[in-house]
Amino acid sequence: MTDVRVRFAPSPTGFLHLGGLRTALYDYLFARHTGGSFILRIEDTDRSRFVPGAIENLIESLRNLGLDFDEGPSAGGACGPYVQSERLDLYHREARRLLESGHAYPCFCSSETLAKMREEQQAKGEFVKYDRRCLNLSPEEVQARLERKEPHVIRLKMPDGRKFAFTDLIRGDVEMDTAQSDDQVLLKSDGFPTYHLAAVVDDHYMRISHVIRGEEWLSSTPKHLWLYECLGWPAPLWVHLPLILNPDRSKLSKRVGDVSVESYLQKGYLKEALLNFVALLGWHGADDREIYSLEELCREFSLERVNKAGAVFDLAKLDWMNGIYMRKLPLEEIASRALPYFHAAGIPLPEQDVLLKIVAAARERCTLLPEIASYSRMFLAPRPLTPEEEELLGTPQAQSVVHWFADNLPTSEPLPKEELDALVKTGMAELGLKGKDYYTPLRLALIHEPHGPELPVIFGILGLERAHALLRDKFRR
RNA sequence: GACCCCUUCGUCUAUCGGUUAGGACACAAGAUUUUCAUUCUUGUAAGAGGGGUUCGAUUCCCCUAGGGGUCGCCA
Repeated sequence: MTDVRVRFAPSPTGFLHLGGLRTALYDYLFARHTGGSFILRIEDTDRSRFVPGAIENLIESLRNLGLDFDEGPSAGGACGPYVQSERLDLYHREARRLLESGHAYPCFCSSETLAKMREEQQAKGEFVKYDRRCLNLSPEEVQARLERKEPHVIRLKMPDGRKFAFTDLIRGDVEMDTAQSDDQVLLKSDGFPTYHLAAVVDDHYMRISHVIRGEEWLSSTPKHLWLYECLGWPAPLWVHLPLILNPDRSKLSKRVGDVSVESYLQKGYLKEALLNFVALLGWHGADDREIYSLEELCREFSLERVNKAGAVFDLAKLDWMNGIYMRKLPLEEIASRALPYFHAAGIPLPEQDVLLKIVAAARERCTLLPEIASYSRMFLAPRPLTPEEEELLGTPQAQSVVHWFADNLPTSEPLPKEELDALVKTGMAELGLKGKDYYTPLRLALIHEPHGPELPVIFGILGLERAHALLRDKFRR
């Protein structure tokens, strides 16, 4: 397989969403695995849905995730421009060719006319498709209306009674009858192409070898095949990916939950986890392995192992995987990525070495980045004790623990872990306490929380001076 | 409704005719841990149904059912 060229072709109608991410990721993995090229192309042919800033956003999201493309807007390349609104002349030229060869025709029907036609077809239980009334116009009338500059579109004339067969790399042989194919609009009345024309023209001129896209495109493939044929071009290889599904098994959409990649990142999911998890939604290696870095995915990925059936997006498993990466990534990395959440929560930052100790303790019990910040509160900005906790700390037993430590805890650093462990044991023996009775008062005194890390870790984070101050602060007799 | 695609534990999946149908998440129980968390062990749980083909079907074929996608001057 030589010269693999694949493209990710989002439309700038909003943020990158999970479905787009999965498609982009598979494009990227396939390109990297085969040594091919990954191209980004912006499909901004629908002016009404264009969202300002969306292109920049898409590019930034891909960059952030590490899915760098070889050609595209901002990256350049030999097949540019990579934004469809800048390629209008090309689409017009090809549309003209189609018109001249009789494979396309102008249609003057208004959207109202079309709506009415569809309604009638629907009522009669017919297959809803354009009835070709403008195809039967006399050449003179067409000419006259064109000269009058009547608004019109250009439609593709689908052949009658023809079967289109093609091989999808994932689904195998697929066959469809043209009776189901509408005379698709190629050029809209505003002069912009529709997806069908633009994608085929661009895929050809950008020398795309494999069209990797969502399964929702499967049923329009015959139109594209016919377009390639009319234009006299060889068709690319087809790869229709299974859909990502909502828990109710419908196509993942904005209606159910949040699907923008940006928002997952913002919630504190790690890109490594997101990428790893999304890769597994429709692909699986030959063994039981589930944790893969992007590099490892590039090495292992193959289209042959992509599934046919749609996959439900299971948030619980993403959470689990995120926890794995929270513990797996370098400590400094996790700490620095958690920083924004400290700022957002207004938690004061300690010295770097102390921060690292805190994060090391926190990452063991957190699944999302912001939890690191909230877990750190007990050290950096502890909450006030509740009346119940105050009461507990005031008991003679608890006070004996607090005083014993105030009396016996050394005041000068460093305090090696072994020494501290010994000290804790001695305290236990001298006070005749163990378990909860012994540890809860200490935790409450030092971090104002009944639960937290092991004692040596707590002392290590607080430092002996601060620990002493906190203990003294809890003297109640 | 028409056309197309799909169908293994609740979820993600392994299996490329012969397996006690494996793994992971979730769930449950237990162990470790001073607590919480981590970790570990164990358990519950699946081939949609019906026909074929075959010595033998989860695996190949057909039918049915169910789910999904598409049917726009949106992509």
